[in-house]
Amino acid sequence: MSNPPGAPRRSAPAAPVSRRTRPAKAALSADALVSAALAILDADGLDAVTMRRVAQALDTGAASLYVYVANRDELLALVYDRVVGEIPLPDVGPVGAPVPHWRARLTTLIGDAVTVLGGRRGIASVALGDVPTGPNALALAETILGLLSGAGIDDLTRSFALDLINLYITAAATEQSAYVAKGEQGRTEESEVAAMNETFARLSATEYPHLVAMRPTLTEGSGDERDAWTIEVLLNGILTTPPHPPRTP
Amino acid sequence: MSNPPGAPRRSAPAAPVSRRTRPAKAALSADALVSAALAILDADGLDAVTMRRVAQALDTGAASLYVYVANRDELLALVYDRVVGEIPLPDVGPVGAPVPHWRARLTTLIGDAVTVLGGRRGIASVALGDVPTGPNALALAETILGLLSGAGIDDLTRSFALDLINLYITAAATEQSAYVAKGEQGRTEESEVAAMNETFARLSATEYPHLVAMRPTLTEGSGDERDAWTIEVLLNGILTTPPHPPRTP
DNA sequence: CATGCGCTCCGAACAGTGTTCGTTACGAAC
DNA sequence: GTTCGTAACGAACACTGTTCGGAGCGCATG
Repeated sequence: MSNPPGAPRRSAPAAPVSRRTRPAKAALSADALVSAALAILDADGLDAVTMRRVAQALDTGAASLYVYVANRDELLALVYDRVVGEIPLPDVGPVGAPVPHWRARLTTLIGDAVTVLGGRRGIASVALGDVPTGPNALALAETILGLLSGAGIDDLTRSFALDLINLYITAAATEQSAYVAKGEQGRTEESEVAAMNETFARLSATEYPHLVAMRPTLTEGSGDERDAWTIEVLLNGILTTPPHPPRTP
Repeated sequence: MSNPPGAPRRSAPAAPVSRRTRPAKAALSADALVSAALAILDADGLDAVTMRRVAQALDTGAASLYVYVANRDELLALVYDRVVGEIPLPDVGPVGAPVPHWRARLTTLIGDAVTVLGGRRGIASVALGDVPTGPNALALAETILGLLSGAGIDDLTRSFALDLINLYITAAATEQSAYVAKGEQGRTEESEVAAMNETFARLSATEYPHLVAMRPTLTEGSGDERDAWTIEVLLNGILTTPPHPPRTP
């Protein structure tokens, strides 16, 4: 009983002893959990990131994970922040200084954020509920604020704009990764578009005249074109809309 | 044991006739499932809408639901469309005709949509993945297109704008209902704001200068003010942004 | 009238899920 | 050499969505 050779388990550098006879294994840590979870996320999507599966990847039991993480949501929040850390951030100069090309840089940043978060199979959806406060998410917010300061808009507008940009990034990434997930289930983008076209073809022209008339247009334009236009819309809108639109002080 | 007076269930244990001794019970139907699910949604949130719980509310077994609905996702899609049906739609005139006050009406419509969907404890999140094609969702899209046609913008822009508005409605409603859910768990809005303030208070001013400097501003403005500003931003942006921004044809 | 067919109904079971309990074993302090 | 905090889990709990197969009803056909 003291030294069965098969199935080495955790933490027993000294080989002879006892139940944990793992020979050499990285110690568990929150970071290790996040890495394991991220690998599973990339391989099989958000739903596959279960406590048991993460534990299995680390060659341990699910109960062990709760030493490093309060629950699954907390683990996912950590994974989210790790992914946010992969978004390339431009460096913005010191606080008061003018920021050259702030608009082009902000446009790129928003696009990159959507691409990075949208590529990771549903992780963006964990940020829709609660405002993320991980270090990387904060750094992203800081950078957005820095770029916005280059536009010379007031603080309140910047605060509102930050929220709006975050909302857009999260929502667009969520939508995009849902698309990707469907694609991996065999449905290609063309078949998806075709199915949508069929749905609209069946519509009564008297009940939905606009939708029917616009059927060809509704599927026009690539996803990238739509995204680029949307970001332009947000920035143009932000630049031309003062807070408190009804009453002017 | 053969005939306890209380709690008549389906499938009489000992009543004279056969197994189904339902005395007087509305026949099952997809609509009945949706109503039951909606009641549970309002009472206990999206996670509480389980097949067993819906079945229990209808005094039947979970397996019976699958006669009317392919799976839980389909049921939730039906619930979603029912809720969308509660959004008051302005009536837009005939197709070619000018639409008076289109902007004010569109503003109201978007706000109403967010309010209705956001009030329903997480149901908005089911629409983030797939484009909803229920009759009420189509009617909403049709109305939005009708109002947008009042602005005299081209078809492609209208198509992009429809997507953007839908994205905003869904994301904003999801976020709002997440807030509401937290509120019901004892956390008030003030305590939430206070917690956020504390988080920001702890931040290093050298690492996050903008965030620290803007701390008072970040929690300023009511939710309604922010929402109203955001809708203005979207409309202003839509009106001033042509498709294909880089190259001009 | 009898027979059979199709449909609804639903108990039981399957393969999972997140999380908790209680026990075990280890490394370090005393 | 003994104690002790804590990491590590095996097992269990209370659930989940979904499937299977049998049971029973009503209706059209023979």
